[in-house]
Amino acid sequence: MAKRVRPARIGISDVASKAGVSLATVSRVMNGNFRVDPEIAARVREAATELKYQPNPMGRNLARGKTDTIGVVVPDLGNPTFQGVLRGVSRAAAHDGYRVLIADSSEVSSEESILAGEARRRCDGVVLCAPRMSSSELEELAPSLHPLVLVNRTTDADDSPSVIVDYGQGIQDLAAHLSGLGHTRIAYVSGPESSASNALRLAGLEKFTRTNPHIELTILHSGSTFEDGYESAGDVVESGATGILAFNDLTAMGLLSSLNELGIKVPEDLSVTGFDDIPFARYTTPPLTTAAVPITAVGEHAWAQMRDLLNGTSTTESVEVFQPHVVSRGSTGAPASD
Amino acid sequence: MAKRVRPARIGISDVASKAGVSLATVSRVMNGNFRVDPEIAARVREAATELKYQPNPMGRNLARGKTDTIGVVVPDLGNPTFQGVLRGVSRAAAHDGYRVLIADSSEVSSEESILAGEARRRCDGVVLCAPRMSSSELEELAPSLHPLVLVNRTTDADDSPSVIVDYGQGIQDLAAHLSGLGHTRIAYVSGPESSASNALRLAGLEKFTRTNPHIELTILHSGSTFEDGYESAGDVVESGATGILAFNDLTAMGLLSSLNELGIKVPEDLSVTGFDDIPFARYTTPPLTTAAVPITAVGEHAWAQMRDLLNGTSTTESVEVFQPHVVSRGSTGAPASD
DNA sequence: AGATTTTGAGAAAGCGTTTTCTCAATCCCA
DNA sequence: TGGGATTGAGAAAACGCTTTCTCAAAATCT
Repeated sequence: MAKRVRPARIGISDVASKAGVSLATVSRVMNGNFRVDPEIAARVREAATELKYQPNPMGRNLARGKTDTIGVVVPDLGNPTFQGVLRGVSRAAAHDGYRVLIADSSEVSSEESILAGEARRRCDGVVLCAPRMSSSELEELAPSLHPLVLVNRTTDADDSPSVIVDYGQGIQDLAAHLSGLGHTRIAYVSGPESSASNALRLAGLEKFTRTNPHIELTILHSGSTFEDGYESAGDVVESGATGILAFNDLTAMGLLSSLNELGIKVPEDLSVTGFDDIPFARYTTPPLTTAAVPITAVGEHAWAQMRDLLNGTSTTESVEVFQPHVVSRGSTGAPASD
Repeated sequence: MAKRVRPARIGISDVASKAGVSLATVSRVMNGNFRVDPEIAARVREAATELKYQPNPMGRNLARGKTDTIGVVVPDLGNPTFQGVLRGVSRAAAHDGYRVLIADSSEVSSEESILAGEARRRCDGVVLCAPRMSSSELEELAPSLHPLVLVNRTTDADDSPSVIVDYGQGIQDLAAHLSGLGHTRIAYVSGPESSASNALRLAGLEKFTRTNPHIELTILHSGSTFEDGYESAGDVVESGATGILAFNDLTAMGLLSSLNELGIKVPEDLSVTGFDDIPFARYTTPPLTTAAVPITAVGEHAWAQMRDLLNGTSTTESVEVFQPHVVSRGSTGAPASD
């Protein structure tokens, strides 16, 4: 049998011999980090393009000890928030010649640490979105993930930078919006117990009620999905509140949907707010009043932090905070004057 | 100065010396592909866990010539369709121990080929979503991307498998739905000229009008985004059609939004359909009648094809086609009987 | 013109694994 | 019990690059 001609990925040595120089020289002109005679450089480049030489990233990675790739771990690729973060990171990173590896834990948070660790080993760093991970687990995990940037989390046991959204302030603004419209009985349809950003919202609300003692606040328990919102309608109605702060846009939309089926008018009977301003928040019926979060910017800044970390140009331990701003739309109005 | 203790990533050789065996043996027990004395294996494993040894993927990749990673190239990470594909691929791949590298061309299709090539070099294969790439460019590119699976594209110059959605049939079903409601003047707000799936829709409609000669079809030109839909309202009204087939849900929503502002009632004055059934299609006002596309399933099957390709278990050149099914919601109804 | 510095390219040593290739030890059966 | 088969582990050769290390040639200085 004829010896099978090897699949012929052309390598650096092919270019070297074609150009009549050594491997080292080819590498040098390809990476341009050392002075090399212009004429020889030209010859090498010509040989390279002629052979359509493309350096093999695996060899490069191993030799340089880096991959030009960062990992982004998210709990749910179906969630608009994480999609936004991912998009922001991916585009910003691409702009600097880096690629993004996805690690979607699909909400099984027990896998999150393992997934993150694996991503870290394959990449030069990781951007971690793990809103449900316990603080202790995070503290334990973080050091092994350096360089690491946290999204919507902070931890003081580790000096990794964070980029976070001020959910506490945002929910206060929303509550103030409702209060400003005349609502005094307000209910918060809270998110998952273990959610860090939910805790932030609760803290914000506590602050709000402290400074606005006339407000009667009820805390209802729910989750973070459309369905959770849908199912919370009963509790919401029962609460007697006229202004409803939903955990996020998804739950708000679920709630809206359910209220509509129950014949309860928004905003005439009940005012409802969301949180995040996901792309479709403006198209609900009625359009959703919400606190807009510039989520892709969060992703972009997460990359900026990562870049600084990788370049060693990182400023001292930084946490960047984004302020949501309330967008008043049709789902809120003055309470019924009964 | 004290010799800086090397950052001490522990490697296979550390395990080897700790267990008193050779590198080769450690590798063998870690990969379990060769018989090795149980007692020695135990010793190695113990040493490994004790040192928390984690094989370095770069070394592995180079030695094995594979990365356990596939690239997914999409034109726009902000588009729900590609998000869905990405999610499907990512989850299915993760299930088989593969990771996904994102390549978002951000709609600059001139970069698409380069991006795809780069992704291919870094990964074991690529899933390509490139609805706007010209056939000739695709044909030229495809061979260099093997193993490759195409999403919503086919090419006969290359034997790569495809998983596609039957947009032609879907739009016909939608047209039939409108026709069934009594509409005879129908307008299609078409997508980007260069879009392959738009061409499919056009072909489907042509077939539809051939078999339904009494239907008066107008083709309007638009694009694929919400804004495109919004801006098409004028043309739509001018067309005199009573049933509007929008390119996709996004444009349908934009159209809906604009029509609402113009005081045109849907579905009383105009019936509107979308395409895709993105997660929010059911929450528009009125809820959008559309052709549902099981988009994450498309992604999952794209992975399945890729897996077969990688395993060499690929059945002969296959193209898997998914049928959309129309979901009738509130945005369509009988035409006004003027 | 001889001594000294610069410049530039080749040789070779990694990078951390996997995978032959080898060969000693054990096993099996006549 | 001796010779051929197995079995199992170590040595060493890839994998495809980057980056020292070295050293000859060219350039600069006295």
